[in-house]
Amino acid sequence: MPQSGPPTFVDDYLPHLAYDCVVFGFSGERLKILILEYHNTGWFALPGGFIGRNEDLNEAVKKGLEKRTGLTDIHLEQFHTFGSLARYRPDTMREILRASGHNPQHFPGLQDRFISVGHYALINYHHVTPKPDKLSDSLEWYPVDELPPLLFDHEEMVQRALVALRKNVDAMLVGVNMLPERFTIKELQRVHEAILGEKLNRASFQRRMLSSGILVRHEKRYSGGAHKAPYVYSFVERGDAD
Amino acid sequence: MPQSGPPTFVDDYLPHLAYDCVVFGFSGERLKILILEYHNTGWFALPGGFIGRNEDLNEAVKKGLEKRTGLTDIHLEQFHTFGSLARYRPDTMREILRASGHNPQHFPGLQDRFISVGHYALINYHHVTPKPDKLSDSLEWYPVDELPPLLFDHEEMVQRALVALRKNVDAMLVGVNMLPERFTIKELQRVHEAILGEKLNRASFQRRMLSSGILVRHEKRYSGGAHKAPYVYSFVERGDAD
DNA sequence: CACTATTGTTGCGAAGTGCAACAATAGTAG
DNA sequence: CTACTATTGTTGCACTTCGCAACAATAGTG
Repeated sequence: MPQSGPPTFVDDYLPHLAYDCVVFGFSGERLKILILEYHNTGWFALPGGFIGRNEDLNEAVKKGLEKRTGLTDIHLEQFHTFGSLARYRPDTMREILRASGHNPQHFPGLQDRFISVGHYALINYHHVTPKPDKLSDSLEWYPVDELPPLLFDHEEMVQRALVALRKNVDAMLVGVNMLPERFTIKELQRVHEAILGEKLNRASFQRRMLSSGILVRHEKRYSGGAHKAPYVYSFVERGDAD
Repeated sequence: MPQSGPPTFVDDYLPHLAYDCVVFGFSGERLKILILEYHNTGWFALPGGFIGRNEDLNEAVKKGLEKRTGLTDIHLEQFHTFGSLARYRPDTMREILRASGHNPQHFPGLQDRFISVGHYALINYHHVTPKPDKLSDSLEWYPVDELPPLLFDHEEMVQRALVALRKNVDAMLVGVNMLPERFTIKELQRVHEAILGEKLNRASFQRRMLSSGILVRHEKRYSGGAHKAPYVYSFVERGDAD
């Protein structure tokens, strides 16, 4: 007989199924990722969560991210589903619960094997106030090339997310979610370079962006520097073209 | 109390989780997909299956496909995980079971909501003997542009699989799994055209393939036609280069 | 041996890219 | 106001790739 009591994981969520998120932000200098640290363990992992029994997968991920970042309308993309048995680390999960002052036995289902749907998100680094959840101490930005060791297969997740993002970098308007409304070509180039991990040619990038038709040129921006002022641009939107 | 009896779905498989496969083959003329038809229903769907409680996701999909096609070493690729609540069609599932002479009540868990990991596979059309499973009448090839109406969200799956395949067409050696060991450039071009759904320029395609370094030229093939005989090629492999 | 169909190859213009250079500022120091 | 510097907008040039068209090289056939 099931025990009656407060709702448990098993009551609310689909068993064996989780999502994890690689949240990308651009600091103006570097590409960064949101990493959480579990209470009293020194263990780091990607933010993730579970899917409600009556919830779309998409919605679950979106909701989870909104809770953690305070942002709505996040650009989300699935990149891979991780289903290896080797991911299964019940001891680690129990230790995380214990370190937060919980009794693992009160969380049936949480120590089972999980299959996780990996997503990546692009967000505006400066608009976020990361909020840790109950199990975690902190949720903080780390440069993609200076990540702490991550639990489970989360390092592989980051690598795969990066590959997927790089593949899509020119298919999608990368800057839309990582830059302010108005930006200079140089700022856009910095974003592309941070994602691709390589320097791009200035003249070629400028030509490509200007001839792509995705940008609208606006007024100049006087930065106060002793040099020519760059134009600022925005991405074309409905009715914004031409 | 759980009833003791023969092992059920719930005992053996992860609940709420499935995979579906878009199996591509090239007939020499057209790109085709394996579609199964359920007993006595006139309903068509993609072949799919479930993941054992102690089985890698990858392994499960591979094993399922091997059973159905008789092939081993199938090139498999994940393209999307479908997690919408709208996929949930318990009545349809019950009807499929009933039409096969089963009592739906004997299959607890099968009528629940499912999240499905979509894969596509490239296989050699001529090497396959499709084998239907217990629930299905037939497993047959259909041209991608002449599919019957499919159950659930399987038509969306096909479309997404096609998009994913097209994206990868030149990143991966598409012909490896869809052509015999040795083939002509023309045959390779036909495969690419079938996948992309458009004619390609003969001279350009030839140049691109020859300069790509992925092909090894072998002897000529005398087809008996009144014209110049084409060379046959194979893909470069370890120790096969140069 | 002429004739036809198909394949291998090449020439040419169009388009895109990296690299280098030039032109046009915007501020600063004198 | 002028010289000077740093940065941005733009252009010229070589190189590559691609579509298109044409030519060269067969392999059969009548």
